[in-house]
Amino acid sequence: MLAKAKASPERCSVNCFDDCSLPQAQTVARKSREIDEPIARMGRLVHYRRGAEIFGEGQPAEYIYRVVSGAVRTSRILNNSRRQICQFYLPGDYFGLEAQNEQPTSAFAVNDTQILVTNRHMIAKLTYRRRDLTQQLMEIANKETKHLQDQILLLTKTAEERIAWFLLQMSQRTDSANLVNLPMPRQDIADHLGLTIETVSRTLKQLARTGWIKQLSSRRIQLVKLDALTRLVS
Amino acid sequence: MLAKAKASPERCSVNCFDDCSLPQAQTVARKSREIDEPIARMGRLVHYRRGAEIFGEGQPAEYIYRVVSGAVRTSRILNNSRRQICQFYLPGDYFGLEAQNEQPTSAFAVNDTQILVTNRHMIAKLTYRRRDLTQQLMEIANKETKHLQDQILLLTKTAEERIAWFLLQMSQRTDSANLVNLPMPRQDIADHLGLTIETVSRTLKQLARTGWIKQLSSRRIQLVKLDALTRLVS
DNA sequence: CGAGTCTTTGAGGGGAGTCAATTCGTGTGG
DNA sequence: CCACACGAATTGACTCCCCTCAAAGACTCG
Repeated sequence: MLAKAKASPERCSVNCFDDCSLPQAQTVARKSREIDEPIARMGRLVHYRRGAEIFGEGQPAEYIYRVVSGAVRTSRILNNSRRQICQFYLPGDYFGLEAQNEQPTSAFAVNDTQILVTNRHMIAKLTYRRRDLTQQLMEIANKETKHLQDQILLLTKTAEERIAWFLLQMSQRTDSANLVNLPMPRQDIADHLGLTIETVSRTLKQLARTGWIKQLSSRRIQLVKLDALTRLVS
Repeated sequence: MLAKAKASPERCSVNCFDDCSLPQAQTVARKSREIDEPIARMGRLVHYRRGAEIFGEGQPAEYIYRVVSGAVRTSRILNNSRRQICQFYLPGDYFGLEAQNEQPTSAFAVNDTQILVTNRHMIAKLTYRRRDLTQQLMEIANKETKHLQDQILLLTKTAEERIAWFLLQMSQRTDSANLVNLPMPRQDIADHLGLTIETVSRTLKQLARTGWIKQLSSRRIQLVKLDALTRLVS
């Protein structure tokens, strides 16, 4: 099942960072503070409705993006109508940097999402004056590469290990310690981990049965035994 | 089964490009001729024995490498002693660029291999004088990223599709049209595609039975129906 | 020729996919 | 406020693809 590509990005020129008060936005942003300031000043805040397309596979890569609130998924479609979700981006995360000329993936808003959109030309101009920015942009790109390699390792593992890895990943990125809030539906998780929604569901139940997690609701999961989960993925 | 990390790189300071007469070396090199010349002049030709370690995971990334003859595999080890082969590099290919500070993978010589090794500082100096080099190095890195994404898509497919994809990939990279020469053993192929050697063997036989390929020997495979194979991976 | 490695082939089992039915959750309208 | 609708999520039964374990061939090199 593919998400509907209802392209209805509603643009607002006012910089309304009010709902960017999520903890993860602050922590992730903190790591790359140096480039935040200049890029943020140049960017424009755009609002995307749930399911809206931010950019499509093959489109020219004119902008770089930063999630302010909400969540974004990048994906690629296979011939057999299967979908691979490459990555989820949470508040504070940059995306769209890995592209040189045209986007290798499509990007959609998982929920109603606010995104800081900055023209690449502006970035390029800035890097001429400040050479250190190039280095930092490269680092973000390399972080992406590292993640891709981790994901490759992941896809050779069992369903239980994939789910555990995903939960730990999400918990680390939102630094709410033991409580994971999943902004995306099961289908998105399945397409990210190379599983089916049924297997995702069953595996979560299995982990809950062993007492390592607690399913507060379908989208809210408490990590009870972090050490056991960590040992599983190690 | 892990390959023995018999680190015995024998260095020769003479630039002996004699056995670099393979067709693929020339074609791949042609694509990036502009950076070949300067880098080649700065580099040093090093010989590695079959199975020798070129660099290890976590080691500082001081050099960039280019295969002159032979073949190289980069790999990562999982806790459960499983091995993921990230990529094979054939004559003309660059590797070791994606690393910023430390190598995310290990690199081994599949066969007796000659590699052009160039210090990163030298490259860095060069990029100061010629800005276009940065762009070209970025492009090589982005090509790596693209390949990683393709590999992720691959790992959600069936064994037959993975094998077909691998054969097509190898045939394209060696531009010997229909004849694929596999420099690596089955175990390496299996670890690259996330399969077992038995499944690799069985799937190859299956493809031969349908008449899409012909197994001239275990390492030499003729692609009979390119269109059918292409349709399989599409 | 024999030792070792690589590759093939076979039999059996398990983990995840497929198909189908039910339950849960949310929003809408009477 | 309840009834209903619709999608999301869960649960169950069954199937199949690939892995595991085991043994036999094929190839290389001393």
